[in-house]
Amino acid sequence: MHADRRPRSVTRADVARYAGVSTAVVSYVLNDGPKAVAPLTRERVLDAVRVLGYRPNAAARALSMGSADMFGLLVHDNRSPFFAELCHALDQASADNGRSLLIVNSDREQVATSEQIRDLVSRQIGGLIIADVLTAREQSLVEALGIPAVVIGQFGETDGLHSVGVDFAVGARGATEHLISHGYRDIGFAGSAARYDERERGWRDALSAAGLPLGPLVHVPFTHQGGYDAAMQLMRAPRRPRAVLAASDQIAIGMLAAFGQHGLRVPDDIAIASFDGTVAAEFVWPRLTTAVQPLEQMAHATVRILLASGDDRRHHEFATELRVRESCGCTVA
Amino acid sequence: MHADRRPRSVTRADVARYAGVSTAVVSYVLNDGPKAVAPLTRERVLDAVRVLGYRPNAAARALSMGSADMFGLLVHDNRSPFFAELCHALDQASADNGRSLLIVNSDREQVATSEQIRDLVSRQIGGLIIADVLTAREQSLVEALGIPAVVIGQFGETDGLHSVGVDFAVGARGATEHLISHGYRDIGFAGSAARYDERERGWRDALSAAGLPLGPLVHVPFTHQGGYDAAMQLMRAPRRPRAVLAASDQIAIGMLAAFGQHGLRVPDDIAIASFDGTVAAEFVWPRLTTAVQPLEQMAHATVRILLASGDDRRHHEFATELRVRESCGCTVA
DNA sequence: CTGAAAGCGCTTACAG
DNA sequence: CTGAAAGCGCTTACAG
Repeated sequence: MHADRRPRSVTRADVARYAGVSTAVVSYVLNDGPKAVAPLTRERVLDAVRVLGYRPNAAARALSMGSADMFGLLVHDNRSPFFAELCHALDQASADNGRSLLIVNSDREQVATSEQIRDLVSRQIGGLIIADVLTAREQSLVEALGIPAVVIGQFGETDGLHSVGVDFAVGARGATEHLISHGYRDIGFAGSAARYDERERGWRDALSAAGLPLGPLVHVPFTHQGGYDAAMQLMRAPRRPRAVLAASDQIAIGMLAAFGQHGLRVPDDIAIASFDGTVAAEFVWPRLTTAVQPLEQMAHATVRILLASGDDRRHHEFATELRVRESCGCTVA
Repeated sequence: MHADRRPRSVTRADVARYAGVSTAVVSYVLNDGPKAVAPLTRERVLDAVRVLGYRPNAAARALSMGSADMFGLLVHDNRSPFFAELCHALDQASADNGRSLLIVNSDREQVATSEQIRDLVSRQIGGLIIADVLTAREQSLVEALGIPAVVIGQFGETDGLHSVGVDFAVGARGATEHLISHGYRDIGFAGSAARYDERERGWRDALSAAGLPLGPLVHVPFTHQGGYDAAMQLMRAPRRPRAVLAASDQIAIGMLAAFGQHGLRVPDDIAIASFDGTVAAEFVWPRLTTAVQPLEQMAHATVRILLASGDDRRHHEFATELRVRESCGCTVA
């Protein structure tokens, strides 16, 4: 029955024989170079490829070229909605350029991220995409490996590496200003404890520019549970803010769950604005007003950088766009 | 500055030279075979590997062995929460076995899925994981390619291929019975229009076993928007059901948004139970009562099958576990 | 227990 | 414009 599975596949030699040319010529036409090929010869080769159903062996190609047509993607956790959408956008952008994505989650215990990076490199990836925060050691490892790399979705510049991201401070400031425009005077912030979160800065800037006092500040992980905990802290606080800026949709959604559970109405009792613009933000009630990150553009920029691997530019910054819905208190058609 | 990027990496020949052995011996110790190596020689080799920081070139290995240490994962859309969690579990399970995951989304226009499968195979993947519904043509392509493959997360058996999944009918029936136990008599179903959805059958079975009439049935895509639309249809129907079984958490969450927007209270006006057990189901309000799929176990089974690639067993079925929360009307601590 | 050598399927200088 | 041949870095039968 299953006698001869995995039929020996057709190789470039088969194609050459069928077309009556050398194997080199087959390469020349398939790669459009480095040598020119006579139009008729070219046709013969293409025909042979079609007839035989030939597909180049990517491993052989990678060995020969010293680089595979794959990008490695290091992400902390592909399940969190924003990163899931980012992975999707990167997959599309990579595929548009004939590359595949080798995705690795770095949220494992027992396995050092630097080991994962080395592993990716040993697989001859043509570029590394980092959707994660690296330690200084890990970052210098990447630099030492000399592989094209770009950090995506993190804060500002990552010296030594290319980076693609959004202007967090401006985006957060805009969202906060929108909350202020609703007349809220007491506006809190729920975000990560990262030493330096530009969203937090944007929130601060907006408040001080408006002459408002800083609302309550709570630091939690970037998860649904984090958002839930943040809401609990805000509800227990002596003075509950009238509005909150959440550093991510996921945090906002966790907050929504906690507020709902405790009978607090959004936006009537407490308004929310958030960051990211994930799909889930649209399918909660009230729907989230959120600063949307232009994922497609960011993904394409990332791939472009990897393919060019020039050394000129470093940080590629995009603007967020505030998507106004009901959680802030607006009424939307 | 960046004079000599991408330093020529150390090869097996360097290790052999340093250890004073042949390159074959280096392979023997690194692969634990196929030949035995004297303990002392072995130590010398391991030492050389350590000192030189040697990593085998995966492309060379793949070319030589005819198979790379990678699995291909074909998923319809890695963003949808259930599949995002599935990808994560598969990544972990693969990594536990030294494999990487090449993830490909099949939801692209302009690109045929069969092309994506061929591409994956040309990259010498050691196995194909299919988290998607294939057409008959695509399926026979996979069989013809003779590559170990397993279909995960779909309905029942996929003849000709290994498959791993959950008992959808029993899970849906259990969830429906739970709704019935709340005293609801009019119970609808929101699921996909797939010719044959065993969840729909489970729902039917539970109702007829209880002597209840079939509640309203609505067919929508497996998305948040689909759930939203389903809820709209149910609300517009002449007779609104007292409860609904949603075929996925995502559908349930979309419904929750629609009900919230239209002032319907869950579970007081309409109760909900769903399917999957994703994290998001826990961070909505009310929290979703849902039939949980054992993702970790399913992922490990999948990888085990791929590694064994035996021809004996076909469909590997797991049981769901009903997670009771508030959306059905229960009161939870 | 160890090694010399062929082979995996590509790419690309080098000749013609 | 085309081809013969070396080389990429592994694995593994085959000798010893």
